[in-house]
Amino acid sequence: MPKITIKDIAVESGFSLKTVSRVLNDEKYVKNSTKEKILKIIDDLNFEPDYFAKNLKSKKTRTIGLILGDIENPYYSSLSKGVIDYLEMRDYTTMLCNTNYNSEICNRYINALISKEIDGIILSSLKVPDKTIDKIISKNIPLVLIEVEYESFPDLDCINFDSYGAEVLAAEYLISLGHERIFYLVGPKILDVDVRVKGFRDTLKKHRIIFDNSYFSEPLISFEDGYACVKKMIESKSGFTAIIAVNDFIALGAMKAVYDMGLEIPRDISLIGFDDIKYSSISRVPLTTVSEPDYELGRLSAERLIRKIENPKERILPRKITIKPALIIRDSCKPNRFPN
Amino acid sequence: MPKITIKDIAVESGFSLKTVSRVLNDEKYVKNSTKEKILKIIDDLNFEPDYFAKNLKSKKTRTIGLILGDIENPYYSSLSKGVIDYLEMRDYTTMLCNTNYNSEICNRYINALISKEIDGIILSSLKVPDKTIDKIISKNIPLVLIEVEYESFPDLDCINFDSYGAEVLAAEYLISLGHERIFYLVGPKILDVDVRVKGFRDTLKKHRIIFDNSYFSEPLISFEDGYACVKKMIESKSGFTAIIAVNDFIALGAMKAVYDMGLEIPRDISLIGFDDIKYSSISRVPLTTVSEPDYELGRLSAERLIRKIENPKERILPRKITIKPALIIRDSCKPNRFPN
DNA sequence: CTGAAAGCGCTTACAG
DNA sequence: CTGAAAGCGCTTACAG
Repeated sequence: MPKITIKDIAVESGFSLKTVSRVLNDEKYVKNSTKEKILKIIDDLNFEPDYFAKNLKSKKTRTIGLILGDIENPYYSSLSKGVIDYLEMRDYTTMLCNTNYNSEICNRYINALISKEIDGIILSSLKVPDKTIDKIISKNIPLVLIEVEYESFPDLDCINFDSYGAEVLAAEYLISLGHERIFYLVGPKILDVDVRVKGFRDTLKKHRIIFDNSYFSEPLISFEDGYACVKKMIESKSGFTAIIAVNDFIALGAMKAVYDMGLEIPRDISLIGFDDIKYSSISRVPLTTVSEPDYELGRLSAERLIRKIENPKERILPRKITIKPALIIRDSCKPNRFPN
Repeated sequence: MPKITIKDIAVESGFSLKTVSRVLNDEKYVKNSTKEKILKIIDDLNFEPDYFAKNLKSKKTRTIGLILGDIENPYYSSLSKGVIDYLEMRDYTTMLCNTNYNSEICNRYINALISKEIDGIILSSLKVPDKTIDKIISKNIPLVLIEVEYESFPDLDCINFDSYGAEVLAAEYLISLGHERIFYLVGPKILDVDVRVKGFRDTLKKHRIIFDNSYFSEPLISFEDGYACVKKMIESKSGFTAIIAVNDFIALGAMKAVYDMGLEIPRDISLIGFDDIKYSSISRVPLTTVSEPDYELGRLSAERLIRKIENPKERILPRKITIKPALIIRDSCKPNRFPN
């Protein structure tokens, strides 16, 4: 069965290709009666326009790419939902690209997206080489960043979160409870994790707390990583009295390790996360953490992207929206029993 | 700057369009020296083939669609990861379609996918109208189902999980602990939730336990739904001694409600989930549940789909793979204090 | 190993 | 309001 094309519709209806095309694209200047007639034939013949032929000229795919670190992390799944829900409403479809924090995969995805000529890209918290960003810009593809900044491109649209301030909040809280030996669970380098680490370090310094590299873990990605790392930490009797995790996903893995080792939170060790994912409120010990509005972050960035796509001429101010953190105090921290 | 096309490459190299095309597609029968020469020019001119023109004839997009209920549910995010990881390895990209369990959205996605001429579809646990399946089949689009069956299409490829057996396991366990008044937290209708409910009902019947519609909740979707439903249940002093939730996501919301109402698990109420998501092992009370290998389910279905796509002639047996459930006993259930 | 021609199924100017 | 022609940037089938 050969494919039905607009030519068939044209022949059947007695109108020209162009008129059929007009009806298809809901353009003006078509007499109502001819419109109806053509619509009926389209329906009868079950015709559907060919995606590729259509885009060969007009180049609008109504799909956008969302690039993120790890969909298994609830922070990202909630953020994705924020993006997808909004785009769905606007009749766009989204291509979700899961990089596993691997910059090579990330690059491959960006190239794939570009070659599929998607209408825009949302890049969530990943630090890719300047060259890659350059490519996106030079192709004139609308781009919105979430929670990353690029020094070389200060004008990029960005929905930001004050991660620095968040970690200051977390560290100050722990220090106010008398903790000085605080272990920091670091995230992968491709994340802009440096500003978080800096918030932590600066706060320790401010309080004249001496620290060294042993206060920082290797880069961790998953729940399981958090688990393994903290288990080792406990086994080595390091003497830390508190832990800050770069995100709740890892914090929850850490919490599991503490319990599996026969210890308790916060009795033996205090723990603070980052994100406030759902599961932190119903974890073994409700987790004290810094809340980040993941769903809204996603939604905001989607709104912004669509606005850029649909009004290419409107000069949207490259205003960075920065969302403020809030410390959610639950039960995973307590005063240090043995202050120095 | 006008777009660079293969014509430019042809002119520059002195070869024909076809030869350039051959190099691009890595076809045989190109002299090595000409290949190198053309490759160099492609590189120099920074040429990239146009996605739409390319597919206008050959119709291979190397992208597949994954349709699921709710990416926020960890079961689905883990499953997605299984799919995406495998496809990424095989150099396919995946389009994730989040339906929020809405069959209209689901239908719209399927149409969008078809019109984008994706290479295949994975449909995860959603029951859509026969007409929709018909459309996919008639377009000859490779399809793999996860955890749904369609009576009208017994020959569809399907990676299945024995949900019926799983709920029998759960119900038997609770009954063996002396529970008879067991509340069942039902999922959305678009899921093939009937077989789970049936496993539960049949087991009650087998033990001659009398039950009625009050044993079943309204269809629930999210963590928050589970929370609200169980809160109401407790407030109404219904007298249930145990709860089975259609998935862990909802079970965890239920758990939160129990604690927020000042009760405890399993002291006041026993709870069983379904899926064994990560967070169930580190929840307020470690959750007893039925494990389902979400990541593997995703991976298996992706493997199967690619096999169908790349060997369209090979008659893959429409063998349903059925994965067996296992009860994971943790701490959320205890013997009923007041057996009838 | 290489190429000239036709075609994929639409849309874009342009003309009326 | 409507249409004929050219073109988008590739690939296919055929010929040599």
